[in-house]
Amino acid sequence: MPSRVEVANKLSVIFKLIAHPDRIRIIEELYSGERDVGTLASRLELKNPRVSQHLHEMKLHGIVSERREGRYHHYSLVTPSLATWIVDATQFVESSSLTLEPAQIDAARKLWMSSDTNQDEQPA
Amino acid sequence: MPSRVEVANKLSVIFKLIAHPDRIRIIEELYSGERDVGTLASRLELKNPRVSQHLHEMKLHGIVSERREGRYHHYSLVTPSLATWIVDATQFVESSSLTLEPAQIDAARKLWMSSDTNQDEQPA
DNA sequence: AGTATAATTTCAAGTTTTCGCAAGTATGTA
DNA sequence: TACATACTTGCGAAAACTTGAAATTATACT
Repeated sequence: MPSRVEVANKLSVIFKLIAHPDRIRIIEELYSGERDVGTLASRLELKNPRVSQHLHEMKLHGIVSERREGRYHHYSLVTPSLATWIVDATQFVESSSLTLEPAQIDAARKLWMSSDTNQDEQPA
Repeated sequence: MPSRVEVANKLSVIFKLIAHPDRIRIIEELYSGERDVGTLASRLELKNPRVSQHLHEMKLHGIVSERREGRYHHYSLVTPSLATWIVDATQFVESSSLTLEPAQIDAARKLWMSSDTNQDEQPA
């Protein structure tokens, strides 16, 4: 039986991991399917090493998995529903005074979950 | 129309805010209903100033609200569903190698959402 | 072997968070 | 007024996180 303190500690690790704009975008991008480092970097307009470092962290915590193919390292979400769960947080952004207009919330949700990006596979 | 970068930035603020064991426990405690600072501090075995500081942060971001009654400051969750949403993250802890035994996950979920604590009001 | 591409690793400076304690404010009570 | 209770604020040191650039590893191609 884990204590509440223990559970809170484990949860805080996950939250800390997700609490970074780059990592949130990487996760949302991976919701569309497997991606290699270079593709992620160019799509998110980030430097290659940055993306690699983030992926390393996330892999350590079991959030993403890696599949190597030649010199390409393909990453994907271990639990795709993580992406939708993250977007669910917009409702709490709304309730906080973070200047996201109510009308924008819907747009924000659709932004990632819609199919306006090239998807090679859609998680169930 | 907010850009993905903007949305990711706003989300990361919320995640950063929640990414602290004390604050997670405070939020879960408040799920049972309104609490004053001293009660929270003694139940969570934390010093008064710490709890007060955390609540201040959370209030700034619209996560909790304050109701003063004499010298008592009662805090409550602006959006109670935040507490359940946080506990939902246990599924991602499970998928990660954070040494939470599979069998313990259920216990963890029940831990906070069960009625083994004195609740003066149960949010809908 | 030599070169190019894809990705990872290292490292140090800079920034942000966390933490505990002391001091301060506000309200109630004698 | 004096004193106690409830809570908040300020502050500085320690810890953690972020960031970019340079160096390194691994694979592919000629």
